[in-house]
Amino acid sequence: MSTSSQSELILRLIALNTRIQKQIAGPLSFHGLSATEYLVLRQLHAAPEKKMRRIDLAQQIGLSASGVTRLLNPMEKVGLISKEEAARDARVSLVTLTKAGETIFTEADATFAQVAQAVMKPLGGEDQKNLSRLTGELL
Amino acid sequence: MSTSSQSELILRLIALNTRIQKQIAGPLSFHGLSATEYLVLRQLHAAPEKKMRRIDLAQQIGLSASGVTRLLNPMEKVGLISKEEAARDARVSLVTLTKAGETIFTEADATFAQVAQAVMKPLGGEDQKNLSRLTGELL
DNA sequence: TCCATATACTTGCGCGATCAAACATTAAGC
DNA sequence: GCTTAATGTTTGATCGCGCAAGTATATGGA
Repeated sequence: MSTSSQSELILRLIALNTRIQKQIAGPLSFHGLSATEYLVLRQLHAAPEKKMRRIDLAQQIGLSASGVTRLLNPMEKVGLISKEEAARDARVSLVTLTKAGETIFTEADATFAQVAQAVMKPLGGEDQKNLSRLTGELL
Repeated sequence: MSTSSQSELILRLIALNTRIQKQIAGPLSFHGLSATEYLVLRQLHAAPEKKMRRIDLAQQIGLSASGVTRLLNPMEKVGLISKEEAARDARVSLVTLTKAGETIFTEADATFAQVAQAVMKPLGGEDQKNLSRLTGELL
């Protein structure tokens, strides 16, 4: 495959991402969430004890440490998450999903799934599986 | 295919994009360009007469009109592009690729192609073609 | 034990992008 | 030919995020 096609492929992925972000932002905002905030809730929801170190959170959602600090501050104020100290290491401050956060996440996740379905609608089941495999290999 | 898999697929595309952006930013910065600026040069290069209206540029690269204004200002100062009036409509200001911009683009494009190749390396030729088709259908 | 280095997090500053509003010009309906 | 609406662009305020530097704690040798 020619290298120019590889460039075009990357450009398509970028374009696709822009489109996805725009499709998702609106619906999520009905729950008072940005896309990034949704990602935080999702990670916490999936974490053992719904508890994570900020730095791991940052790594998982592709944000810098300071980005996480600033993102979480308002979320804590609103009560979606709460801070907690780590017994074993006083440097780390754990983030936990509150009951309220859990509720909001469940609602937002349904919305997210709807949008995901709409976006993927042009592809049949087999194609979706393939896309899943291909993107998986690139990560 | 279950709706949760569709959500995960979207999440993968987002993650993939994040990774791509990070891979690309460094190399492009050697040419003094951000990823978005590269996209501008690319669009102009591909345009008939290397000339575009700002609003079309915005649409093509997924930016707001004001985003384009602020992005282009420094690029014009540096001489990559230049402003031009439209004869037919005094509202529009056309953007054209300068000779210098053309040169920088050519260099940056080679860099971009290298990165694209590196990113796509995990996939064989056939898989790249498939990915190209699938993303195409989603746009 | 103490010091050097590494790790987790926060803060100041700056950049890139958005939205809403302002402004200029063009187009359409009557 | 006016008036009203639509279009293209710029500007002000603001937000999200990164980087570099600062603080606090932990760890691994000499």
